Amino acid sequence: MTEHISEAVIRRLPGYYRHLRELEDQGIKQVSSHELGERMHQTPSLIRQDINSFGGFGRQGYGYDVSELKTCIGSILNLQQPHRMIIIGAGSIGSAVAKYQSFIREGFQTLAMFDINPEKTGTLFDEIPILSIDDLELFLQLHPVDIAVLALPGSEAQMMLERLIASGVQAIWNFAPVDLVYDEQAISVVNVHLSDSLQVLSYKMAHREDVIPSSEDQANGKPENRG
Amino acid sequence: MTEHISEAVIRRLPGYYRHLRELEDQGIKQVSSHELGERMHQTPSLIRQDINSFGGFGRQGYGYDVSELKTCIGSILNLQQPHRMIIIGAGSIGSAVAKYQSFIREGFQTLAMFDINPEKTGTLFDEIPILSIDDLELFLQLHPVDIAVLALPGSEAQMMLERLIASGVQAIWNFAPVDLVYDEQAISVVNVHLSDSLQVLSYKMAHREDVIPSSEDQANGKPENRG
DNA sequence: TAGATTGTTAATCGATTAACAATC
DNA sequence: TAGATTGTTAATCGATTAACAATC
Repeated sequence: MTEHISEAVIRRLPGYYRHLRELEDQGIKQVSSHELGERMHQTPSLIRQDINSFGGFGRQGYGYDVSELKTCIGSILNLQQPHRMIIIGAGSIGSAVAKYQSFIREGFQTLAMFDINPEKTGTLFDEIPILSIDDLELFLQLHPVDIAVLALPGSEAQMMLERLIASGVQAIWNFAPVDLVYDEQAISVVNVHLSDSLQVLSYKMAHREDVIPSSEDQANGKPENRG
Repeated sequence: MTEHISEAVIRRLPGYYRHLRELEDQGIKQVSSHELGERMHQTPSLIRQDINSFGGFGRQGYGYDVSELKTCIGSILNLQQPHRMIIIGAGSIGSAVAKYQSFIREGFQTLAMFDINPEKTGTLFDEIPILSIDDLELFLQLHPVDIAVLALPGSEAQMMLERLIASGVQAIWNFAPVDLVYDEQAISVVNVHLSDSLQVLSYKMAHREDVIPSSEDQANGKPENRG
């Protein structure tokens, strides 16, 4: 089952998972590549290619079993086992991540937050202890975690990454607006560059009229978008 | 200057902008595609292709003028003119966006937040008024904005999108975990699907060992990553 | 069976990398 | 001038779409 799944497919996997969960919640047992494609604003062909690339088995003339496919994708994403996280930086971003309930449902649990500000350290935020960043290594020795969330100024992110690798952290969810330098074999990193995302929106807004819809698109009423 | 810039290039534009600003802050006046590629973990060839696709003119034997290139990219991203925003949802994500200072520096200004909770409405958050969602249309009549940030439950996002379009909002920065349905001609949308991003990290972490580095990569010491 | 829909191959499209002449 | 580096064309690579035989 662990074939080589392409980068493009992996980025779509959480979307599939989300839509399959919605279908399951609605009591829908079965779905075709056409229906799923419609929901996700993708071609049925792409859906079938994607699902086949990790061997989820549909049935001809029927489609895919919603629960089976969801479970399969969940297991590829490694969501069946819980993940323990810490958050570095108890500012607004760090706090928002700590409070964001959707993760918890999927088994992501925050053990502690770390900050340099002595007015914050020693207190609780939403039942999560805020500790001094000086205690990071000691804490990780006692409570190993998988994931560290970097929610601190860009100027400190690289240094913190190195401390975290040294303490055996496996994965970094980076909110700092920098491109970290690291060894792919030593750690996994995913960036959430909020400013970058907002700037792309600024571009799109300014250049919306540029995209002249082809007469074909207009003719067959195809204004809907891939979200 | 407004050629057709490909989707892939646009996604990289904010990264270029960020690195060029850093170089400028360091007093560096000039940069080659090789140096910029090194910083951004991209090939020099890609850098040149990208920059050429919008006609930024380098000089042979010299490279690119940092300030000139930064200004050019900033103007493509439409960052020279200020943007007015509102935030729908005064929960943890909405509050984090309101406080995130990096936007403000680039001219993104939050005029108001909206919420349904009567305990929040009528108060100020960090000098930003929190208004009742019932007053949305009236507010937008008096204070037109470009961008609305959707930081509310997924179940309400689609309905809110339609209200916002009706009130003339041009762009949506969507933090709700849903794929919105909309007409590309009517509005621009960029998603920040935090759960999706975290799930991709979960995948990467679980499958890190899968990626066997080719002997070539090991030989020429190429462990660094594209961030 | 007939109709629907998958799995899979082939065709197309787009994005990245390589190469090199032009030129500062 | 000699060396460096761009702009640009061609080659490669990967991702998406189209098509259709297999089969439930």
